[in-house]
Amino acid sequence: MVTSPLDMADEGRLERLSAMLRRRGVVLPAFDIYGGVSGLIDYGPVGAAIRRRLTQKWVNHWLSHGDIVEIDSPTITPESVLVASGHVGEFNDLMTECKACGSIFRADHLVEHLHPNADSLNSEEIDKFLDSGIECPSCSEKAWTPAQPMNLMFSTTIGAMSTGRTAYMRPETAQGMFMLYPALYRHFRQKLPFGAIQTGKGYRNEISPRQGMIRLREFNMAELEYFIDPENPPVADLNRRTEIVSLVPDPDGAHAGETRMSFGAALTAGIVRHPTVAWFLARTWDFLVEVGINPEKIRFRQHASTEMAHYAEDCWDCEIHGEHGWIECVGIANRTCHDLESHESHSNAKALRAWRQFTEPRSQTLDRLAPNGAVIGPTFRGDASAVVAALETLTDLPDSLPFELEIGDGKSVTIEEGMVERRIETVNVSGEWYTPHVIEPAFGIDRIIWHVLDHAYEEAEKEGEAYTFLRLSEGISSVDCVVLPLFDKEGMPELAREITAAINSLPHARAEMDSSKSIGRRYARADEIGIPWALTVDHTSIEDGSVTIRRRDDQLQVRVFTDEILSRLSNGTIQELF
RNA sequence: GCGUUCGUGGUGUAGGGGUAGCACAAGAGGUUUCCAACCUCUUAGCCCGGGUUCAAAUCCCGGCGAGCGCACCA
Repeated sequence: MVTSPLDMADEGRLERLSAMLRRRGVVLPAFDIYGGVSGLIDYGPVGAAIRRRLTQKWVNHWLSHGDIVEIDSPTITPESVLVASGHVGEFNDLMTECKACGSIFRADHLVEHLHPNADSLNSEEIDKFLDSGIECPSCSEKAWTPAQPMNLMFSTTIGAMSTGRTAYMRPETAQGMFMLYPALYRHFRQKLPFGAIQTGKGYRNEISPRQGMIRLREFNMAELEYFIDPENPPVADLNRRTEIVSLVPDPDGAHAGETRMSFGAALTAGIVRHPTVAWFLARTWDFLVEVGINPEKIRFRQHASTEMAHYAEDCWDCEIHGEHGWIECVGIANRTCHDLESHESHSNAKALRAWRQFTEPRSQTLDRLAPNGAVIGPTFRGDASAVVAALETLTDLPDSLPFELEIGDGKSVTIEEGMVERRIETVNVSGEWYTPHVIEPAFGIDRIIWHVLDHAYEEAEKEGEAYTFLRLSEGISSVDCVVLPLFDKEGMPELAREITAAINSLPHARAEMDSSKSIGRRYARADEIGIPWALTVDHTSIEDGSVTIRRRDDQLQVRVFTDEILSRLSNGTIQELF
């Protein structure tokens, strides 16, 4: 196995980065004074600002498409929703423990060679297979505890104890968009494609959270559900996209093996199977690069059919490389019509569809047996409505009467002369109802923030001393500039306070002031948490109102009047000063 | 969940049955005309709960947390 440069870990860098994140209030263990809880983290004053700004960029990124809107739905979700979505079944894997060595396994995996569809077995059936002499993969003993469901969702109860409804903390935000599909369809005047985004918390009761902020029990998600007509999927022009990206296609498919090519080429070659999925891969790339992910450390990996989620037909992970190796940070799935169809059948909703207008109205000839209610009703009484329904769906019309008609539940009735009338009708059909397909890019915000921090963190040396930079992209840092009075006297702190207030009164700029200790130390503090601009107030500032502005990334300084800094902060042209 | 290593100020560490040190960081003051300078002072710590002991940060047990390996990860 060849070790790529990406795999060569810098000894201790992860520890130093984590220590800095704790010390500077970026990311810290949650509930620390009570011993902490595994899988839960706090964003401190610096981290929370970074998270909010990155999330806002994500929202703006998708809203700028014009056919995507933002929604917000509850985190507490009734059980029935998650039964329909498949999460209650899928998250209730039966687990069993080896009595000898204590190892835990998914029971269905242990017996899958004995049953074609082990996943569907109930706990008693699984126990029978387990008792038939299954060896423990780790210690080869054959003694198993009874299989028990282990749900990865946090459960709760809505309402008073005895009458409460079972509910779960949502494991994904996506269901909120599906619940609102009818409202979205109205909002967009019944025209597809359209999409809805939501950001917020998701919850998964992980068995073993690991790797800092990579596997959390409560995490920040950002998901887009993009509803399309499967027969007329939107096709974006990828020809202008020239960037070359790493792709790892399905290992069982025709294109197995890592390759590098443009998004357009990947679609043309059939590696990416769906044009809309290809477009979202490209837009995901755009977002990640915008917030400061190193493009060299991004790759797209196609799921093998064996690891596909229960709802997905084609699925790509966007993986980012960092201190923990390649980590899935975005999942882009073609969920097809699975969710909407399932919710339509589990609920009473009949509106989870879209209308597809034919370009030309189609003339359709219907050959049918029209029921005569006046005869069918009195004859079949309670079964009459089932008989009418069965006649409506009859495709192979009998050549003659009477005939036997299946009406469901194993029952059949005899249809005789006079009960029906054979009609050949011609109708104009101008369109049809269909269930939209859904393309879902799902972003793990915490994982992306981790990699933004990882890629931005640079350990340098300054006059023989260790010196660290956080080279965050503009608009991602906790504040945009720090205002530094050169000395904490002679009117400089007062002027610095005025400038700070003026910047903070701008709509999208943030500044803070730092007046303690030497100027070099204050620059270092700002560099360490990634503040891109430092404004220094000195004696000249008192005289003419100009300040020096220092650029974090090369420590260059120029003298500018405060008014110009304010206007350039507003229109994002600070870089042009250098 | 199992195994394993570990848990000392904000961060990093020393000590390992008898007064808990150091460095950096932070706060106050001084000095200083732009990149972690210096001086004085200050704040701040043995993860939690049991046990052994005259005495526990130290030894033992349990819990919680962190890293790693196995398992799990729709």
